[in-house]
Amino acid sequence: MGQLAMTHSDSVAQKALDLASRRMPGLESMSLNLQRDLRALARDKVEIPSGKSIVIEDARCPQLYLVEQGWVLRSRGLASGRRQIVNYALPGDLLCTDSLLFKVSGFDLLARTPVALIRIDAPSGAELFERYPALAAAVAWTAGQDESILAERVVSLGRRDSLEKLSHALCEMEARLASIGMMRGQAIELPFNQEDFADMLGISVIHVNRTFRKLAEEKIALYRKGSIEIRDSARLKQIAAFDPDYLHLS
Amino acid sequence: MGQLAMTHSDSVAQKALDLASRRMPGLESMSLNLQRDLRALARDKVEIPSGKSIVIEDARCPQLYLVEQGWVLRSRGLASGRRQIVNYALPGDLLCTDSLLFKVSGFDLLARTPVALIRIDAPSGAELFERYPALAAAVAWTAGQDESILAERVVSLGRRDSLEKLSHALCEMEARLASIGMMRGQAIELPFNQEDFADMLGISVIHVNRTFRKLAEEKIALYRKGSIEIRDSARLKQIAAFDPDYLHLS
DNA sequence: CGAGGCGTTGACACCCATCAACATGGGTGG
DNA sequence: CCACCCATGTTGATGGGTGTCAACGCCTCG
Repeated sequence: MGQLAMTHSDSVAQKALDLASRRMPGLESMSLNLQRDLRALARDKVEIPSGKSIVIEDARCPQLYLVEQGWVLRSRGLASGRRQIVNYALPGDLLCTDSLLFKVSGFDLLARTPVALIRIDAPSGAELFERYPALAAAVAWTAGQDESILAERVVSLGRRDSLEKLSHALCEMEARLASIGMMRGQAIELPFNQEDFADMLGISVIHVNRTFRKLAEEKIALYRKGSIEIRDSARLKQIAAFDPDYLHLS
Repeated sequence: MGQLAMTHSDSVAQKALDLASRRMPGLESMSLNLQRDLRALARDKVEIPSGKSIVIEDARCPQLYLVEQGWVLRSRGLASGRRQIVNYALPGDLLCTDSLLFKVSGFDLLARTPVALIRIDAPSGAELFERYPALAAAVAWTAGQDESILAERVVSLGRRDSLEKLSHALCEMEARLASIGMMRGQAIELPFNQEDFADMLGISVIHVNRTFRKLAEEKIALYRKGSIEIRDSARLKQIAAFDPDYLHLS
């Protein structure tokens, strides 16, 4: 793949490529072209230790990454010290698609676990759309999927109470993880602590704790460090009024 | 323009085309191609009276619209009767870009004023990206801009109090309207009532009223039916910590 | 063994929702 | 032209959901 030497880890990289190219409904015919484009343009692999923020060194030149492993948080820190997590990226997700369309965005990227990224030497501007239609389609599709996820988050933040917010977030995580084969039984394994949930749901840490307790008392879901056990998926979905269509998964 | 006869209103349509094709930084070189594509694919004009919702008749075939006149609200109604406005579209904006990438979305479109739309017979799937790169770029760019706006809204809803939320929304409206030449002096002319603000900001109508009163007492902004007078733009931006970069306007 | 991250719990305060009542103004029909 | 109505805006009283503060427990790691 490009200048990237074939190594023992290529099966993992291949898996990320498969994930990225497989889940665009209506664009199946471009799957092979996309894989070819990604391989041709892949420059190298970047490994980021857990907890480190992903800095975009050169804001002038386009940056595109394919997540191979780990969880990446996209968030905004406010002057008052508050923080809002906007979204998270998982293996198979394209990162920084906005840098191909605009200058770089005003959000922070944080590796919440050890993260492996495949760096893509993507052209920006007209060249992207004229010479790499499959890659352009993937970028557009990713932007559309992200927009859809954010629209749903706007609804959650605006018009759902804390129990509904948390339930909805858990349903979404379960669906996204399941779609990439990262669910083991009924347990969501995730690197979020309760403060992360607070900053994603727009409520306080203490209230996240109270809300998890409510879910535990009702035997719906059980929070533990590093994992959440879903014990009554049906009720969880009912509380959240969860409809997975907006994720546009296969 | 396609099967659309040249009429006296074509100067208006031309203006919408200009707006749509002009504001993609980095993609200026595709502007002319985009105008050509839009003209070639334009099918007809749809006029929707104020207050009517825009129904997508055939969810299976792709729908793409260019807003020529009026305000379109994108919202979600919840079972409990609550409503959340996710975004709004103005003249020059592309609507329903998601229908080219996925099946149709779960949100409602409402004409908040009399609305004129130019319907585009856009191809979906691989054909869009392989045969119409300029249109594909516009769709991708719109999806990216919408995502960026929604990300900012997530921050507002999650981590700003009501005064900051309202101030930020007003700053955004001023910037978006100014960019398409719809600001007259310091007055924002808009079809939002206080309930619309409530459903956009995720707070109650009554609290919207109290927050406007606070802005009026401080001589920062003055709400009237149908318009808002900005009297101290600097303080408004300061309260909102407003940075217009995320709108990606010229 | 100490320190620090994280989770848990309770007391209290406040922002904002809810409810209710009234004001205003534009539109409609008699 | 007036009476009425309905949408919208305004204001106050009250309550609940959630934030803030404080303290403590547990576990991990150095």
